[in-house]
Amino acid sequence: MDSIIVEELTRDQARAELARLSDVLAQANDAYHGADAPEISDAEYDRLKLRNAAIEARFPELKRSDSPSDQVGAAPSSGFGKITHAVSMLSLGNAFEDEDVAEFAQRIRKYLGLDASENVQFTAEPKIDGLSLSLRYESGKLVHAATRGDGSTGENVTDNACTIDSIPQEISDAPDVLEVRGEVYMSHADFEALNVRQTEAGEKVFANPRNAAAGSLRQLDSKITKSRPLRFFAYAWGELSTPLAQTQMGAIEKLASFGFEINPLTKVCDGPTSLVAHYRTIEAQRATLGYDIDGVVYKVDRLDLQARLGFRSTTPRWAIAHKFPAELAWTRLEAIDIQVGRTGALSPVARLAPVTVGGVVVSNATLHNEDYIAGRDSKGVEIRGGKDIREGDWVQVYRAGDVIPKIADVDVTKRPDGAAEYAFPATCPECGSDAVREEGDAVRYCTGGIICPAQAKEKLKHFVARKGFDIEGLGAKQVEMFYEDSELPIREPADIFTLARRDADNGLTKLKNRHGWGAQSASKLFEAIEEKRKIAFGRMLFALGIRHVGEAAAKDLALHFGEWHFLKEAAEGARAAALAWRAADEAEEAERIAAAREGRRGRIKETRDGAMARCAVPMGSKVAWEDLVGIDGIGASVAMSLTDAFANTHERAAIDRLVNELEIAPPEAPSQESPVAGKTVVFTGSLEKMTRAEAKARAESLGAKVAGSVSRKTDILVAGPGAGSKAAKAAELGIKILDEDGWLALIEGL
DNA sequence: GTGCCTCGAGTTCC
DNA sequence: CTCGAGGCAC
Repeated sequence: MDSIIVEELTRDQARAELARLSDVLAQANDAYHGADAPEISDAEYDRLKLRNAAIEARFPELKRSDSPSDQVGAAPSSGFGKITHAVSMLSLGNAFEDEDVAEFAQRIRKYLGLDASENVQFTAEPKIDGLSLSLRYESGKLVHAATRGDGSTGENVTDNACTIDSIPQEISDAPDVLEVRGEVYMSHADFEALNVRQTEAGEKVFANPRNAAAGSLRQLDSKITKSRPLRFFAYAWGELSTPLAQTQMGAIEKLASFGFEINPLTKVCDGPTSLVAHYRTIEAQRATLGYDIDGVVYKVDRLDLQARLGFRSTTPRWAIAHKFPAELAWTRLEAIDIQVGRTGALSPVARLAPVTVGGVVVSNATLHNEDYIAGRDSKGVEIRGGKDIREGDWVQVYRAGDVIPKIADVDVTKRPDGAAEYAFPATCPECGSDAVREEGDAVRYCTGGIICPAQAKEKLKHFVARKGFDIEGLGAKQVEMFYEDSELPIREPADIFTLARRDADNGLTKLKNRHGWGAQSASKLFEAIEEKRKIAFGRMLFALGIRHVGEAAAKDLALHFGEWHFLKEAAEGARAAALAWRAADEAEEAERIAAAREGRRGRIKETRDGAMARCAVPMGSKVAWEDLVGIDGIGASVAMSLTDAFANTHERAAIDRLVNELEIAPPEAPSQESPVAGKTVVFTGSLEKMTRAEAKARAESLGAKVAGSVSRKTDILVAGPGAGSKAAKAAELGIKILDEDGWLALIEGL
């Protein structure tokens, strides 16, 4: 019966299948916990569990009281395996106006150092509104297909991709390694027909072709995917053993010769004017194309120029997406709610009468902050013509970047009588503490700290999130539940690691007797927690959720200090210097304001030095502060935040309690073999063969220290084109200077 | 001081 | 995904 797809099960079959799955899964659970029943693989377990959930979704009335879906802590991770892309799948920068296109072309000319007489050609093609897919062929055979995922790792959907007609499973005369990238989509006609079939079968209908395509490609049962009419346009590539061509257009034509469908509206243009002209042509045909597009993509045609232009952190410099104007819809704003984030930031959210915009029903929209509601942007410039937003207003909604709902306009003529200007709360709606907004800040923050339940809960959610401790079975929902719990509460991170101990005081009975929990789910959670008791330094620091200490800063700090107690000592030691710095900063700010008021030029430098001096900072503290802000990527505000965290009695105590429970693993010791191990390296100018982030990560993995500025301690300066004062200073100090190729040759041992 | 570029934080919907 | 702001180069 396992072979019958869920959509084809009869009622009786479904009932029997649910009984069988409940049995098999219960046995699997026992096996997992050491009983002597036969074991099944994790993947199989997840598959069965998903099948169970799918049947329950189709026949809710047949759901069993002992349903495996209700077992907490044993949730399936995902039915698909992960695939790491050999070459990451990046997103594109956006252009909205014609002048953005001209700027894009101009930027490229400038970067390449071209003069007016030299021409750059581009390709222009419709941007298909579907999902991107990467197909890997080895010796002409399709070996796997992966979704974009987060850009570096996607899901393995090979079986499903094989069901798509326009994806060849074998290619003759292909390079040994060929990764083809393109868009999976569904045509309007196929989408309509599918929804008719869905309605007839009593299944849910899809909101738009994109969702239908996404839902179909991510079916665990490829038989379902096969029944869905998906199509594929090829437009790019990843890893290649031999180049496809010398131009973008040539490469696309080559893909067509391999048997892929390419978009017929792809065209070579010789500059921004003809790009925009082709954009208008495509826009005019939009309604009759038969599939959804959301803009036009422009790429530099010559591949050697693409290589020279390279990448910024997340986007290529040589391509841009020219988006069509966003769809707009009018609806009524029912209320303005305030949410409190983990940093205490108060964010207003608009509750809307549900409205369809861009094929999706929207009922919330972000309102950013106080000024945005009042009709001003961050620089105090009027937006929406200076119209403020009030509860009860008719508002025009759009989805920024086709995702985030925002408010474009307000119809003041329809404003209800007596609607008052929105009064942003001056106290936290969750805990009642004062909510303050610092001069120059856009955001108002709750001052309750960990006293505020909203902040505490959000901090805990951040702590257990995927990039933090990532404890299986302890997600946002469970955190909410445990926070409110009176018997076994989790109110701070350390509580997670004392949970089993606290339950043990009662013979491990508290958790397993709770509704929705059993002996198995309880012990599974305890095991998952134990697994994370040993944790990487950087991950742990990030999980703490200290303001301004994100993933990158946490990693930098962990690498610099290596051990927790060194970081702790620096953060504590730097306190006096940090306070002096803050005092100086405030004095400077006050002086600037006073100077502006009196219409004179402030003697800022002097005020600042005076304030620093008055604080009489001990030498040791100055050294600790310099140690912190001397780290590449760590500035005064991150350092300030760190010393704040360690100086706050409550926070400090909570951190200590947590550290006592953990085994913090130092960052991986960088290899000592490499020619740059232990050397301090500085990158300057623009890098052409790698992004700064890549260069830095690579150097660090080889044991080098990457600094931001040249000093006597610098060993090597890597200078790209456009290097300025740093190169001069390095030369002056007699420091070894390499160009990018020289550096690569050094680290690759050539 | 100005102008990139990245990172951090917050957000929605499936 | 977008915005704001931190960090850094010029």
